[in-house]
Amino acid sequence: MSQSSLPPAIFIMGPTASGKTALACALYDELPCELISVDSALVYKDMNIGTAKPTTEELAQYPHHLIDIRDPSEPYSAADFREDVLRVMAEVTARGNIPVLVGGTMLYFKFLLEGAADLPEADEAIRKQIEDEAREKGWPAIHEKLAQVDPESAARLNPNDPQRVQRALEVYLVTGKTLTEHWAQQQQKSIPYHVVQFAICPKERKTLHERIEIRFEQMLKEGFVEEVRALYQRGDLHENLPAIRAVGYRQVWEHLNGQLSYDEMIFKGVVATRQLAKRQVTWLRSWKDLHWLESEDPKLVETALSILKSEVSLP
RNA sequence: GCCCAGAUAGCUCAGUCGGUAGAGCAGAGGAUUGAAAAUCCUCGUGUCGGUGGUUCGAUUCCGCCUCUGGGCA
Repeated sequence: MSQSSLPPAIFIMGPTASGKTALACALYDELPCELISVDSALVYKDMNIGTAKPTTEELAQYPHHLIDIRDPSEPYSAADFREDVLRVMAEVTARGNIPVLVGGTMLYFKFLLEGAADLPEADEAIRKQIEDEAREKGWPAIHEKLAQVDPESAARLNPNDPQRVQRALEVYLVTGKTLTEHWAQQQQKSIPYHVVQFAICPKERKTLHERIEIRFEQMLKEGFVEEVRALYQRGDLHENLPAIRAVGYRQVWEHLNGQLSYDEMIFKGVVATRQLAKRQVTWLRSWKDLHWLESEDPKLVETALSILKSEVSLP
């Protein structure tokens, strides 16, 4: 099967506040395409301002798939995303449209491109059991326990990395097989699309930092604190939920429960956003087959379109 | 105007009984397999406010100056 026989798909990746959505919407105006969000925070309903989700009006004009598909109390995972996005991409393609995937959750893009091992989903009971034990004996003790059943994973993981140590042990306890064994059985998958991948970012890091700070202030003016207060007052949400751990939400939450002053909240929120952007750029630096675009490029859309025309046949 | 306390990394500060200094935060780089906007790893030379003095040697002790707090007038 030659690559050119595959239907096209477009990825728009980049750090937060780099202008991904604007570019995606511009492409939507030019091409027979549909937009698909690749974002672990935009999946949540009632989290709009702090996630920089497009507004209701924008979404009416530029509909996005995979936005508002979970309640903040519900978990969503990279594996869930892979399943959802492949289904949606197939539907989009069947309608004769090009899927345009736009977002900053790089692990989701990676799962989509490379597939994932056949691992069990999160097991709340086992996680709680491991956490209780960790609280008592400390994470290094859990790491030692892991070393007895899965020495390879233990060697690879830092004893201070609770999330990964817990996951590795969880996989073993649920399946009786080590992570390493699961990985060995993993088949390299490739997605049935001819993908053109764009990364968009300001030329200077300083510019990105300025945009982040301005945007955070703007979110506060638009009522970000009130948005989080509504979640806080529901009573069924807590700070260990992925939704509440999202950048900005965590800091506002801590302000609402008295841990942070208003000014501390702003500072820490902006810092967390900068750090997120940095991690996103780290993914992109070693990413294969990327077309880099500069956020400031006045001919951004033309540049992207001309690259697209040279890579795939457009209607 | 007087008295007291400060002035050390981008920020907050520790320290040097005299031998040119180190934490936290920020920042930078990296990792990343069902929480990923998560989680973790690595990276610390800076006229030690300025200027004179004492000393083999001063960021450290002493004098003066500047600035910042606080107090007294």
